[in-house]
Amino acid sequence: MGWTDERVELLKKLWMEGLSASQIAGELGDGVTRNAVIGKVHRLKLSARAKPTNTAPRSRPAPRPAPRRVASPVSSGIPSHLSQKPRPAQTMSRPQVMGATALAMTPELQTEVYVAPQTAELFIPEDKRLSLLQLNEQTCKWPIGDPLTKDFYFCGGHAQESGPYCEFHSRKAYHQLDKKRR
DNA sequence: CCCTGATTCGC
DNA sequence: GCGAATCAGG
Repeated sequence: MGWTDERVELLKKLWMEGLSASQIAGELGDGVTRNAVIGKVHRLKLSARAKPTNTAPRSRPAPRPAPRRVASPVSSGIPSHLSQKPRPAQTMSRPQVMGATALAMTPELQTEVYVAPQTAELFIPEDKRLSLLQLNEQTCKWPIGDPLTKDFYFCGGHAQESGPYCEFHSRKAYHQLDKKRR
């Protein structure tokens, strides 16, 4: 669907109200992506939507090495397990709250049987712990304990396809790297 | 990882 | 004009 006057007006309204591009895309629905919204916003010259003071000098982006895209229709010899995940077109679930994120705790957890999530997830039963030699492609290689003592072992959980760690430790490692990067 | 807006350029 | 891909940042 194209940009009808109606849709453009709704776009303007929501944009000026401060909604994010993806939120607006969700409101417009019908296959509209956040990129489409942002692109339209720029063409409408609506970019600046709240600048009380001063004009932040848009930093010129570094010279771009011509991205170039458009995949050739010819079959790429890429193995299926390396190809991209097919995204369900326009299934944008956006349950996140942006302003204030309130922690919704269930009553049960609040009252009695509450166990700290971290402790619970980090604990690995003895019979699941692995020594170095027990590791293989499918075992989480997250080290635990002091390598110099014998209570050193590896997580041993089921490793993800995307990395050497289980889901829990993979996320942990990535978050750390992301923050230290740049 | 999730997300945000900004930009470029083939279409 | 459109918007995917990309960049840059939170």
